[in-house]
Amino acid sequence: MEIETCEVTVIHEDIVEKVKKEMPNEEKLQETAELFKVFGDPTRIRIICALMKEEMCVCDLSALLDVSQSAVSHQLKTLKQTRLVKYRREGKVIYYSLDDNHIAKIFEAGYEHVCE
Amino acid sequence: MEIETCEVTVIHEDIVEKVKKEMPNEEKLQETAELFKVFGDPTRIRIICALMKEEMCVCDLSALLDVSQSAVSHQLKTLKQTRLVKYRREGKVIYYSLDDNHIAKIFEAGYEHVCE
DNA sequence: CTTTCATATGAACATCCGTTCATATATTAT
DNA sequence: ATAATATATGAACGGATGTTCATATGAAAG
Repeated sequence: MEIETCEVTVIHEDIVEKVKKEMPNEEKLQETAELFKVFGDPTRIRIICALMKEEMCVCDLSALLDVSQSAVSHQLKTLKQTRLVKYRREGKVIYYSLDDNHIAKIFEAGYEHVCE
Repeated sequence: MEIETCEVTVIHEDIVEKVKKEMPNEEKLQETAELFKVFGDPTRIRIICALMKEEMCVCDLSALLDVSQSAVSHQLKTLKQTRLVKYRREGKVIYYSLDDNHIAKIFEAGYEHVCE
């Protein structure tokens, strides 16, 4: 494993060094990108948005958003894996809700920006 | 243009109707997803993160992040189009910076969540 | 006006990702 | 047990997306 710094023009080496020191942990940045990527799909953000209002089961989400049960289920899997939603079973029905209210905060930060 | 509501099982019609009324404008939701999608790429979020610290030119970003000049330039184009960054020219050099400090707020909301 | 340097851009390619379709699992009712 | 219902899941397909490579643009210097 070698690092090659080949042929890169740097105009302001001082700035580059300064910012490099101030940059957050690389791994955390990757995780942050992963998190935002989950918010970056129309179906998923609609699910998140719906769950901000009410705990809901899969078929109701499917009907509300006009997306197939399978598609909703696949996206809920993603949301589960990234710990954005939690769920509870009640007989055959599984109810999903947001994992914590920080999720809503992130949504709102983006939504507000869109609304200017 | 016809809407077909075919074969969808709805368990809690009241909840579905209530949430449907409370859901934000569909177009705004799409835009919000678009916004988060831009934040959802490792290279782009690193650019955003760097520009939170300092205004920077393309080649310095390229060196800082160890990404080709072309790749940085392509991503800056995306960031320009979504109005996340602005730029100013000074001779041959073009300096990029965050368009407004609301951008940093969005980043921080996500970053904080990752850091627990 | 030609060269050099910083940046932009288009095409091509590979990878990723969301949906669909078919089917599996799990729980309740008969 | 068997049927019915709610949800999950794997494979496959098509479209989106990020990088690379080659090249273009635009500004300053010689």
